[in-house]
Amino acid sequence: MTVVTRFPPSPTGFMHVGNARTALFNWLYARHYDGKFVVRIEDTDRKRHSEEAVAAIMDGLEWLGLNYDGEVISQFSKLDRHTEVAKEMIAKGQAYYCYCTAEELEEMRENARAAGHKTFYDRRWRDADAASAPKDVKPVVRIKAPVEGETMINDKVQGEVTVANDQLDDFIILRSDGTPTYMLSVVVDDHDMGITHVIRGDDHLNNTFRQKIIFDAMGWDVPVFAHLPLLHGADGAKFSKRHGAQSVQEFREMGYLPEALSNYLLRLGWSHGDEEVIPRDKAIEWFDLDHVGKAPAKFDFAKLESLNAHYINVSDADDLLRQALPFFKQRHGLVPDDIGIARLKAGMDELKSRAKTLLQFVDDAAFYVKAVPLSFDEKAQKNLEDAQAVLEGLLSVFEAHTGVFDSDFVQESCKKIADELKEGKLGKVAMPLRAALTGTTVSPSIFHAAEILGKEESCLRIKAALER
RNA sequence: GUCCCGUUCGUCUAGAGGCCUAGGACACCGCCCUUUCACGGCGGCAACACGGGUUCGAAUCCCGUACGGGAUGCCA
Repeated sequence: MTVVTRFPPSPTGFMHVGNARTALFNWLYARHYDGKFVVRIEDTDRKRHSEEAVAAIMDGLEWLGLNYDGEVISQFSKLDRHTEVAKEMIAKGQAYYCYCTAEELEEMRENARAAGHKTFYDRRWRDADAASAPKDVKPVVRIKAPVEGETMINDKVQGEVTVANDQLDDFIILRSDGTPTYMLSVVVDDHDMGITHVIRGDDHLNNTFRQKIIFDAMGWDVPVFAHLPLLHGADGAKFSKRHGAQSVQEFREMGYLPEALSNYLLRLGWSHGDEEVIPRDKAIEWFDLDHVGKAPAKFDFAKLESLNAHYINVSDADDLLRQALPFFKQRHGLVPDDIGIARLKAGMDELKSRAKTLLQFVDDAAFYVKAVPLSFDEKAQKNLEDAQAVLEGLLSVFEAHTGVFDSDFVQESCKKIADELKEGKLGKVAMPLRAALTGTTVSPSIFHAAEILGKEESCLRIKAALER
Protein backbone atom coordinates (compact mmCIF):
# COMPACT_ATOMS: atom_id res chain seq x y z
CA MET A 1 0.00 0.00 0.00
CA THR A 2 1.33 3.42 -0.95
CA VAL A 3 1.68 5.83 1.93
CA VAL A 4 -0.30 9.03 1.46
CA THR A 5 0.10 11.85 3.96
CA ARG A 6 -1.42 15.27 3.89
CA PHE A 7 -0.90 18.85 4.97
CA PRO A 8 -4.24 20.53 5.64
CA PRO A 9 -3.72 24.15 6.66
CA SER A 10 -6.64 26.42 7.31
CA PRO A 11 -6.11 29.66 5.43
CA THR A 12 -6.63 32.00 8.32
CA GLY A 13 -3.20 33.51 8.79
CA PHE A 14 0.39 32.98 7.84
CA MET A 15 2.33 29.78 8.06
CA HIS A 16 3.05 29.13 11.71
CA VAL A 17 6.28 27.28 12.51
CA GLY A 18 4.24 24.66 14.31
CA ASN A 19 2.37 24.08 11.09
CA ALA A 20 5.63 24.00 9.22
CA ARG A 21 6.85 21.26 11.51
CA THR A 22 3.69 19.24 10.96
CA ALA A 23 4.11 19.68 7.22
CA LEU A 24 7.74 18.60 7.47
CA PHE A 25 6.91 15.43 9.41
CA ASN A 26 4.20 14.49 6.93
CA TRP A 27 6.48 15.23 4.00
CA LEU A 28 9.37 13.22 5.46
CA TYR A 29 7.13 10.28 6.21
CA ALA A 30 5.78 10.25 2.66
CA ARG A 31 9.23 10.62 1.12
CA HIS A 32 10.71 7.97 3.38
CA TYR A 33 8.16 5.44 2.19
CA ASP A 34 8.24 6.68 -1.35
CA GLY A 35 4.62 7.72 -0.98
CA LYS A 36 2.64 10.84 -1.69
CA PHE A 37 2.33 14.12 0.17
CA VAL A 38 -0.75 16.15 -0.66
CA VAL A 39 -1.87 19.62 0.29
CA ARG A 40 -5.47 20.37 1.11
CA ILE A 41 -6.70 23.82 2.05
CA GLU A 42 -9.27 23.56 4.82
CA ASP A 43 -11.48 26.40 3.72
CA THR A 44 -14.97 25.21 4.58
CA ASP A 45 -15.46 28.23 6.78
CA ARG A 46 -15.86 30.91 4.12
CA LYS A 47 -15.88 33.72 6.63
CA ARG A 48 -12.31 32.96 7.54
CA HIS A 49 -10.95 32.26 4.12
CA SER A 50 -8.18 34.41 2.66
CA GLU A 51 -6.29 34.07 -0.61
CA GLU A 52 -3.24 35.86 0.79
CA ALA A 53 -3.06 33.27 3.54
CA VAL A 54 -3.11 30.47 0.97
CA ALA A 55 -0.34 32.19 -0.96
CA ALA A 56 1.74 32.60 2.20
CA ILE A 57 1.34 28.91 3.02
CA MET A 58 2.36 27.81 -0.46
CA ASP A 59 5.30 30.21 -0.32
CA GLY A 60 6.33 28.75 3.01
CA LEU A 61 6.20 25.21 1.68
CA GLU A 62 8.29 26.15 -1.30
CA TRP A 63 10.88 27.96 0.78
CA LEU A 64 11.19 24.94 3.06
CA GLY A 65 11.57 22.73 0.01
CA LEU A 66 8.50 20.64 0.76
CA ASN A 67 7.14 19.73 -2.64
CA TYR A 68 3.70 18.22 -2.85
CA ASP A 69 2.14 15.67 -5.16
CA GLY A 70 -0.80 16.38 -7.42
CA GLU A 71 -3.01 19.44 -7.25
CA VAL A 72 -3.73 21.52 -4.18
CA ILE A 73 -7.21 20.54 -3.10
CA SER A 74 -9.72 23.07 -1.87
CA GLN A 75 -11.90 21.46 0.73
CA PHE A 76 -14.65 23.90 -0.08
CA SER A 77 -14.82 22.54 -3.61
CA LYS A 78 -15.85 19.17 -2.21
CA LEU A 79 -18.84 20.61 -0.40
CA ASP A 80 -21.42 18.65 -2.40
CA ARG A 81 -19.72 15.38 -1.61
CA HIS A 82 -19.59 16.18 2.10
CA THR A 83 -23.27 17.05 2.12
CA GLU A 84 -24.08 13.88 0.25
CA VAL A 85 -22.31 11.80 2.90
CA ALA A 86 -24.25 13.57 5.63
CA LYS A 87 -27.51 12.85 3.82
CA GLU A 88 -26.51 9.24 3.49
CA MET A 89 -25.93 8.99 7.21
CA ILE A 90 -29.33 10.55 7.90
CA ALA A 91 -30.94 8.04 5.57
CA LYS A 92 -29.20 5.21 7.37
CA GLY A 93 -30.31 6.57 10.72
CA GLN A 94 -26.75 7.44 11.76
CA ALA A 95 -27.38 11.17 11.89
CA TYR A 96 -30.39 13.37 12.55
CA TYR A 97 -31.77 16.88 12.42
CA CYS A 98 -31.57 18.96 15.57
CA TYR A 99 -33.72 22.06 16.00
CA CYS A 100 -32.17 23.50 19.13
CA THR A 101 -31.70 27.23 19.39
CA ALA A 102 -28.53 28.92 20.53
CA GLU A 103 -30.24 29.77 23.82
CA GLU A 104 -31.24 26.18 24.49
CA LEU A 105 -27.71 25.03 23.81
CA GLU A 106 -26.25 27.65 26.09
CA GLU A 107 -28.53 26.49 28.86
CA MET A 108 -27.54 22.85 28.35
CA ARG A 109 -23.89 23.83 28.39
CA GLU A 110 -24.25 25.58 31.72
CA ASN A 111 -26.18 22.72 33.27
CA ALA A 112 -23.62 20.19 32.13
CA ARG A 113 -20.75 22.19 33.51
CA ALA A 114 -22.50 22.62 36.82
CA ALA A 115 -23.07 18.88 36.97
CA GLY A 116 -19.42 18.21 36.16
CA HIS A 117 -19.95 16.59 32.79
CA LYS A 118 -17.81 16.98 29.74
CA THR A 119 -20.64 16.72 27.24
CA PHE A 120 -23.63 18.94 27.31
CA TYR A 121 -26.00 18.24 24.42
CA ASP A 122 -28.84 16.19 25.88
CA ARG A 123 -29.65 14.55 22.53
CA ARG A 124 -33.24 15.76 22.76
CA TRP A 125 -33.73 15.48 19.00
CA ARG A 126 -31.94 12.16 18.57
CA ASP A 127 -35.11 10.10 18.62
CA ALA A 128 -37.68 12.87 18.41
CA ASP A 129 -40.59 12.74 16.01
CA ALA A 130 -39.88 14.76 12.87
CA ALA A 131 -43.43 16.04 12.97
CA SER A 132 -42.70 17.96 16.17
CA ALA A 133 -40.04 20.03 14.43
CA PRO A 134 -40.57 23.78 14.62
CA LYS A 135 -41.10 25.30 11.19
CA ASP A 136 -39.18 28.50 11.87
CA VAL A 137 -35.88 26.89 12.96
CA LYS A 138 -33.30 25.79 10.44
CA PRO A 139 -31.90 22.53 11.78
CA VAL A 140 -28.32 21.37 12.02
CA VAL A 141 -27.43 17.76 11.41
CA ARG A 142 -25.89 15.84 14.28
CA ILE A 143 -24.20 12.47 14.31
CA LYS A 144 -25.59 9.67 16.43
CA ALA A 145 -22.58 8.96 18.59
CA PRO A 146 -22.45 5.74 20.56
CA VAL A 147 -23.84 6.25 24.05
CA GLU A 148 -22.26 3.33 25.86
CA GLY A 149 -18.95 1.55 25.89
CA GLU A 150 -15.62 3.08 25.00
CA THR A 151 -13.58 3.93 21.97
CA MET A 152 -9.91 3.17 21.59
CA ILE A 153 -7.54 4.55 19.04
CA ASN A 154 -4.06 3.25 18.50
CA ASP A 155 -1.90 6.26 17.93
CA LYS A 156 1.63 5.84 16.55
CA VAL A 157 2.91 8.48 18.94
CA GLN A 158 0.50 8.51 21.86
CA GLY A 159 -0.03 4.77 22.02
CA GLU A 160 -3.41 3.29 22.88
CA VAL A 161 -5.74 6.01 24.04
CA THR A 162 -9.18 5.11 25.29
CA VAL A 163 -12.09 7.35 25.97
CA ALA A 164 -15.52 6.49 27.40
CA ASN A 165 -18.23 7.00 24.80
CA ASP A 166 -20.31 9.06 27.20
CA GLN A 167 -17.61 11.69 26.85
CA LEU A 168 -18.46 12.11 23.20
CA ASP A 169 -21.25 14.40 22.05
CA ASP A 170 -23.64 14.07 19.16
CA PHE A 171 -21.55 16.69 17.39
CA ILE A 172 -22.70 18.72 14.41
CA ILE A 173 -21.74 17.61 10.92
CA LEU A 174 -23.92 20.01 8.89
CA ARG A 175 -24.51 23.59 9.97
CA SER A 176 -27.96 25.14 9.85
CA ASP A 177 -27.01 26.78 6.56
CA GLY A 178 -26.34 23.31 5.17
CA THR A 179 -22.56 23.60 4.99
CA PRO A 180 -20.43 20.77 6.37
CA THR A 181 -18.29 21.25 9.46
CA TYR A 182 -14.60 20.46 9.70
CA MET A 183 -15.32 17.23 11.54
CA LEU A 184 -17.25 15.84 8.58
CA SER A 185 -15.18 17.32 5.76
CA VAL A 186 -11.89 16.13 7.14
CA VAL A 187 -13.07 12.54 7.37
CA VAL A 188 -14.68 12.46 3.95
CA ASP A 189 -11.66 14.06 2.32
CA ASP A 190 -9.16 11.86 4.11
CA HIS A 191 -11.11 8.84 2.88
CA ASP A 192 -11.66 10.09 -0.66
CA MET A 193 -8.05 11.16 -1.04
CA GLY A 194 -6.83 7.81 0.20
CA ILE A 195 -4.92 9.28 3.12
CA THR A 196 -3.17 6.41 4.89
CA HIS A 197 -1.45 8.35 7.69
CA VAL A 198 -2.77 11.35 9.56
CA ILE A 199 0.14 13.11 11.25
CA ARG A 200 -0.99 16.23 13.05
CA GLY A 201 -0.75 18.26 16.27
CA ASP A 202 -2.04 16.61 19.41
CA ASP A 203 -4.62 19.35 19.82
CA HIS A 204 -6.53 17.07 17.44
CA LEU A 205 -6.23 13.96 19.58
CA ASN A 206 -9.67 14.43 21.13
CA ASN A 207 -11.19 15.08 17.71
CA THR A 208 -9.93 11.74 16.53
CA PHE A 209 -12.51 9.92 18.62
CA ARG A 210 -15.27 11.93 16.97
CA GLN A 211 -13.84 11.39 13.53
CA LYS A 212 -13.64 7.68 14.11
CA ILE A 213 -17.43 7.65 14.62
CA ILE A 214 -17.86 8.92 11.06
CA PHE A 215 -15.33 6.48 9.63
CA ASP A 216 -17.16 3.66 11.38
CA ALA A 217 -20.62 4.86 10.34
CA MET A 218 -19.55 4.91 6.70
CA GLY A 219 -17.70 1.62 7.02
CA TRP A 220 -14.44 3.21 5.92
CA ASP A 221 -10.96 2.14 6.93
CA VAL A 222 -9.50 4.34 9.63
CA PRO A 223 -6.10 5.78 8.71
CA VAL A 224 -3.08 5.46 10.96
CA PHE A 225 -2.97 8.36 13.39
CA ALA A 226 0.09 10.04 14.84
CA HIS A 227 -0.45 13.02 17.11
CA LEU A 228 2.61 15.17 17.61
CA PRO A 229 3.13 17.16 20.77
CA LEU A 230 2.67 20.89 20.29
CA LEU A 231 5.38 23.51 20.15
CA HIS A 232 5.79 25.85 23.12
CA GLY A 233 7.58 29.13 23.65
CA ALA A 234 10.42 29.45 26.14
CA ASP A 235 7.89 30.14 28.91
CA GLY A 236 5.96 26.95 28.24
CA ALA A 237 2.94 28.66 26.74
CA LYS A 238 1.74 27.96 23.24
CA PHE A 239 4.27 29.27 20.74
CA SER A 240 3.17 32.63 19.50
CA LYS A 241 4.26 36.01 18.28
CA ARG A 242 5.45 37.29 21.61
CA HIS A 243 8.10 34.57 21.65
CA GLY A 244 9.93 36.43 18.93
CA ALA A 245 8.62 35.06 15.71
CA GLN A 246 5.74 32.99 14.57
CA SER A 247 5.57 32.51 10.84
CA VAL A 248 8.15 30.90 8.62
CA GLN A 249 8.25 34.18 6.72
CA GLU A 250 9.48 35.92 9.85
CA PHE A 251 12.24 33.38 10.31
CA ARG A 252 13.24 33.92 6.73
CA GLU A 253 13.40 37.67 7.30
CA MET A 254 15.59 37.12 10.33
CA GLY A 255 18.15 35.51 8.06
CA TYR A 256 17.62 31.86 8.82
CA LEU A 257 18.21 29.30 6.11
CA PRO A 258 15.41 26.86 5.30
CA GLU A 259 17.79 23.95 5.87
CA ALA A 260 18.50 25.19 9.38
CA LEU A 261 14.86 25.78 10.27
CA SER A 262 13.85 22.32 9.00
CA ASN A 263 16.69 20.62 10.79
CA TYR A 264 15.82 22.44 14.01
CA LEU A 265 12.11 21.72 13.70
CA LEU A 266 12.81 18.09 12.97
CA ARG A 267 14.85 17.69 16.16
CA LEU A 268 12.02 19.19 18.18
CA GLY A 269 10.23 16.06 19.22
CA TRP A 270 12.08 13.61 17.05
CA SER A 271 15.54 12.14 17.37
CA HIS A 272 17.88 9.70 15.78
CA GLY A 273 20.31 8.78 18.53
CA ASP A 274 22.83 11.54 19.06
CA GLU A 275 22.52 13.03 15.60
CA GLU A 276 22.07 16.78 15.61
CA VAL A 277 22.98 17.91 12.13
CA ILE A 278 20.61 16.10 9.84
CA PRO A 279 20.58 17.18 6.21
CA ARG A 280 17.48 16.57 4.13
CA ASP A 281 18.64 13.32 2.55
CA LYS A 282 19.48 11.82 5.94
CA ALA A 283 16.19 13.06 7.34
CA ILE A 284 14.31 11.19 4.64
CA GLU A 285 16.37 8.09 5.21
CA TRP A 286 16.01 8.11 8.99
CA PHE A 287 12.59 9.56 9.66
CA ASP A 288 10.04 7.39 11.40
CA LEU A 289 7.14 7.80 13.80
CA ASP A 290 8.65 5.49 16.42
CA HIS A 291 11.08 8.09 17.66
CA VAL A 292 8.68 10.97 18.08
CA GLY A 293 8.54 12.09 21.71
CA LYS A 294 5.31 12.69 23.57
CA ALA A 295 6.25 15.79 25.52
CA PRO A 296 5.86 19.29 24.10
CA ALA A 297 9.11 21.09 23.27
CA LYS A 298 10.09 24.65 24.04
CA PHE A 299 11.45 26.66 21.17
CA ASP A 300 15.08 27.71 21.61
CA PHE A 301 16.40 30.38 19.28
CA ALA A 302 20.01 29.86 20.38
CA LYS A 303 20.04 26.31 19.11
CA LEU A 304 18.35 27.30 15.87
CA GLU A 305 21.04 29.93 15.46
CA SER A 306 23.87 27.49 15.96
CA LEU A 307 22.36 25.17 13.36
CA ASN A 308 21.95 28.15 11.07
CA ALA A 309 25.62 29.01 11.49
CA HIS A 310 26.47 25.48 10.47
CA TYR A 311 24.32 25.53 7.36
CA ILE A 312 25.66 28.92 6.34
CA ASN A 313 29.14 27.51 6.72
CA VAL A 314 28.50 24.54 4.46
CA SER A 315 26.46 26.46 1.91
CA ASP A 316 27.48 26.77 -1.68
CA ALA A 317 28.86 30.28 -2.27
CA ASP A 318 26.57 31.16 -5.17
CA ASP A 319 23.52 29.86 -3.37
CA LEU A 320 24.35 31.77 -0.22
CA LEU A 321 24.95 34.97 -2.16
CA ARG A 322 21.63 34.57 -3.92
CA GLN A 323 19.83 34.33 -0.60
CA ALA A 324 21.82 37.17 0.92
CA LEU A 325 21.30 39.63 -1.93
CA PRO A 326 17.95 41.02 -0.71
CA PHE A 327 19.50 41.69 2.68
CA PHE A 328 22.34 43.77 1.18
CA LYS A 329 19.71 45.99 -0.37
CA GLN A 330 17.45 46.03 2.64
CA ARG A 331 20.04 46.69 5.33
CA HIS A 332 22.70 48.68 3.49
CA GLY A 333 21.04 49.90 0.31
CA LEU A 334 23.70 48.01 -1.59
CA VAL A 335 23.50 46.10 -4.84
CA PRO A 336 26.80 44.30 -5.29
CA ASP A 337 28.35 44.77 -8.76
CA ASP A 338 30.76 42.34 -10.41
CA ILE A 339 33.69 43.65 -8.42
CA GLY A 340 31.74 43.39 -5.21
CA ILE A 341 30.65 39.86 -6.01
CA ALA A 342 34.21 38.87 -6.83
CA ARG A 343 35.42 40.24 -3.51
CA LEU A 344 32.64 38.50 -1.61
CA LYS A 345 33.55 35.22 -3.21
CA ALA A 346 37.23 35.72 -2.45
CA GLY A 347 36.40 36.37 1.18
CA MET A 348 33.64 33.81 1.35
CA ASP A 349 35.27 31.20 3.58
CA GLU A 350 35.95 33.67 6.35
CA LEU A 351 32.59 35.34 5.94
CA LYS A 352 30.73 32.05 6.12
CA SER A 353 32.45 30.81 9.22
CA ARG A 354 31.62 33.98 11.13
CA ALA A 355 27.93 34.46 10.44
CA LYS A 356 25.11 32.97 12.46
CA THR A 357 22.42 34.51 10.27
CA LEU A 358 22.21 35.99 6.81
CA LEU A 359 21.77 39.37 8.50
CA GLN A 360 25.13 39.02 10.21
CA PHE A 361 26.60 37.75 6.99
CA VAL A 362 25.69 40.85 5.00
CA ASP A 363 26.67 43.15 7.86
CA ASP A 364 30.09 41.51 7.99
CA ALA A 365 30.43 41.49 4.23
CA ALA A 366 29.11 44.97 3.45
CA PHE A 367 32.53 46.62 3.51
CA TYR A 368 33.58 44.59 0.47
CA VAL A 369 30.71 46.09 -1.47
CA LYS A 370 30.72 49.65 -0.20
CA ALA A 371 32.42 52.45 -2.10
CA VAL A 372 34.81 55.12 -0.84
CA PRO A 373 34.27 57.19 1.22
CA LEU A 374 33.21 54.78 3.92
CA SER A 375 31.39 55.90 7.00
CA PHE A 376 33.18 55.13 10.26
CA ASP A 377 31.46 53.91 13.36
CA GLU A 378 32.32 55.30 16.76
CA LYS A 379 34.95 52.73 17.68
CA ALA A 380 36.55 52.99 14.26
CA GLN A 381 36.78 56.79 14.64
CA LYS A 382 38.59 56.20 17.88
CA ASN A 383 41.10 53.87 16.23
CA LEU A 384 41.71 56.45 13.55
CA GLU A 385 42.54 59.20 16.03
CA ASP A 386 46.28 59.58 16.50
CA ALA A 387 46.83 57.12 13.67
CA GLN A 388 48.02 59.67 11.11
CA ALA A 389 51.60 58.41 11.14
CA VAL A 390 50.55 54.77 11.00
CA LEU A 391 48.25 55.28 8.06
CA GLU A 392 50.68 57.50 6.18
CA GLY A 393 53.43 54.97 6.74
CA LEU A 394 51.23 52.17 5.48
CA LEU A 395 50.16 54.22 2.50
CA SER A 396 53.67 54.93 1.36
CA VAL A 397 54.76 51.33 1.78
CA PHE A 398 51.75 50.14 -0.19
CA GLU A 399 52.17 52.68 -2.93
CA ALA A 400 55.87 51.96 -3.35
CA HIS A 401 55.20 48.23 -3.63
CA THR A 402 55.31 46.73 -7.09
CA GLY A 403 55.15 43.01 -6.32
CA VAL A 404 52.22 40.83 -5.37
CA PHE A 405 49.86 42.58 -3.00
CA ASP A 406 48.84 39.69 -0.81
CA SER A 407 48.03 39.17 2.82
CA ASP A 408 51.59 38.19 3.71
CA PHE A 409 52.86 41.43 2.25
CA VAL A 410 50.23 43.45 4.11
CA GLN A 411 51.08 41.74 7.36
CA GLU A 412 54.81 42.28 6.83
CA SER A 413 54.13 45.91 6.08
CA CYS A 414 52.17 46.32 9.27
CA LYS A 415 55.01 44.76 11.26
CA LYS A 416 57.48 47.05 9.58
CA ILE A 417 55.45 50.15 10.39
CA ALA A 418 54.97 48.98 13.95
CA ASP A 419 58.73 48.64 14.34
CA GLU A 420 59.51 51.96 12.69
CA LEU A 421 57.08 53.85 14.85
CA LYS A 422 58.11 51.86 17.90
CA GLU A 423 54.58 50.65 18.35
CA GLY A 424 55.23 47.40 20.15
CA LYS A 425 52.02 45.71 19.20
CA LEU A 426 50.91 44.79 15.73
CA GLY A 427 47.39 45.73 16.77
CA LYS A 428 48.44 49.36 16.98
CA VAL A 429 48.83 49.26 13.22
CA ALA A 430 46.36 46.57 12.28
CA MET A 431 43.42 48.19 14.06
CA PRO A 432 43.73 51.58 12.33
CA LEU A 433 44.11 49.73 9.04
CA ARG A 434 40.96 47.75 9.81
CA ALA A 435 39.11 50.95 10.63
CA ALA A 436 40.27 52.56 7.42
CA LEU A 437 39.44 49.63 5.18
CA THR A 438 36.17 48.53 6.76
CA GLY A 439 34.86 51.49 8.72
CA THR A 440 34.51 49.23 11.76
CA THR A 441 36.65 47.52 14.39
CA VAL A 442 35.32 44.05 13.73
CA SER A 443 36.02 42.18 10.53
CA PRO A 444 37.65 39.09 9.09
CA SER A 445 41.44 39.02 8.84
CA ILE A 446 42.33 42.55 7.82
CA PHE A 447 45.44 41.36 6.00
CA HIS A 448 43.38 39.07 3.86
CA ALA A 449 40.71 41.73 3.45
CA ALA A 450 43.35 44.15 2.14
CA GLU A 451 44.52 41.54 -0.33
CA ILE A 452 40.99 41.03 -1.56
CA LEU A 453 40.34 44.76 -1.87
CA GLY A 454 43.61 45.11 -3.76
CA LYS A 455 46.37 47.66 -3.58
CA GLU A 456 44.52 50.41 -5.38
CA GLU A 457 41.30 50.21 -3.37
CA SER A 458 43.19 49.81 -0.10
CA CYS A 459 45.21 52.95 -0.77
CA LEU A 460 42.06 54.79 -1.76
CA ARG A 461 40.40 53.86 1.53
CA ILE A 462 43.47 54.79 3.59
CA LYS A 463 43.57 58.20 1.91
CA ALA A 464 39.88 58.69 2.55
CA ALA A 465 40.43 57.82 6.19
CA LEU A 466 43.26 60.34 6.43
CA GLU A 467 41.14 63.03 4.83
CA ARG A 468 38.02 62.32 6.79
C1' G B 1 -15.52 21.65 36.46
C1' U B 2 -14.89 17.20 33.25
C1' C B 3 -12.00 14.24 29.82
C1' C B 4 -7.26 13.22 27.40
C1' C B 5 -1.92 13.73 27.28
C1' G B 6 2.74 14.82 29.31
C1' U B 7 7.13 15.46 33.16
C1' U B 8 15.61 13.16 32.21
C1' C B 9 20.92 19.02 32.76
C1' G B 10 18.66 26.25 31.67
C1' U B 11 16.88 24.24 26.47
C1' C B 12 16.42 20.08 22.68
C1' U B 13 17.15 15.18 23.65
C1' A B 14 19.68 9.64 24.20
C1' G B 15 17.73 5.98 27.28
C1' A B 16 12.73 -0.09 25.73
C1' G B 17 14.86 -3.46 34.09
C1' G B 18 21.22 -4.53 35.03
C1' C B 19 25.65 -1.58 29.50
C1' C B 20 23.83 4.79 33.82
C1' U B 21 29.30 6.88 38.33
C1' A B 22 22.72 8.87 33.23
C1' G B 23 25.37 10.00 27.05
C1' G B 24 25.16 13.97 23.07
C1' A B 25 23.92 18.95 21.28
C1' C B 26 22.86 24.22 22.23
C1' A B 27 23.59 27.87 25.97
C1' C B 28 26.94 29.18 29.96
C1' C B 29 32.07 29.29 32.34
C1' G B 30 37.51 28.54 31.84
C1' C B 31 41.98 27.68 28.87
C1' C B 32 44.46 27.54 23.99
C1' C B 33 44.69 29.85 19.07
C1' U B 34 44.59 35.27 17.73
C1' U B 35 45.70 42.29 15.00
C1' U B 36 39.64 42.74 16.43
C1' C B 37 35.13 39.90 16.59
C1' A B 38 34.11 35.20 15.41
C1' C B 39 35.48 30.03 13.86
C1' G B 40 38.15 26.07 15.77
C1' G B 41 40.54 22.88 19.73
C1' C B 42 40.55 21.29 24.90
C1' G B 43 38.21 21.21 29.68
C1' G B 44 34.20 22.39 33.24
C1' C B 45 29.20 23.30 35.39
C1' A B 46 24.52 21.00 35.07
C1' A B 47 19.00 16.54 35.05
C1' C B 48 15.86 11.14 35.96
C1' A B 49 9.16 16.27 39.42
C1' C B 50 7.58 13.99 44.30
C1' G B 51 5.67 9.75 47.21
C1' G B 52 4.51 4.74 47.39
C1' G B 53 4.85 -0.08 45.35
C1' U B 54 6.69 -4.54 41.92
C1' U B 55 11.75 -6.68 41.44
C1' C B 56 17.81 -9.53 43.53
C1' G B 57 17.99 -4.83 40.72
C1' A B 58 13.91 0.86 38.20
C1' A B 59 15.28 6.93 34.69
C1' U B 60 12.96 2.58 32.51
C1' C B 61 6.95 -1.33 34.99
C1' C B 62 2.33 -0.13 38.32
C1' C B 63 -0.49 3.33 41.58
C1' G B 64 -1.08 8.10 43.68
C1' U B 65 0.24 13.43 44.24
C1' A B 66 2.04 17.89 42.26
C1' C B 67 2.89 20.76 38.18
C1' G B 68 2.34 21.72 32.84
C1' G B 69 -0.34 21.25 28.20
C1' G B 70 -4.58 20.07 25.11
C1' A B 71 -9.84 19.41 24.49
C1' U B 72 -14.60 20.65 25.98
C1' G B 73 -17.68 25.71 19.12
C1' C B 74 -23.17 25.78 13.95
C1' C B 75 -13.41 27.33 14.15
C1' A B 76 -10.13 24.33 11.91
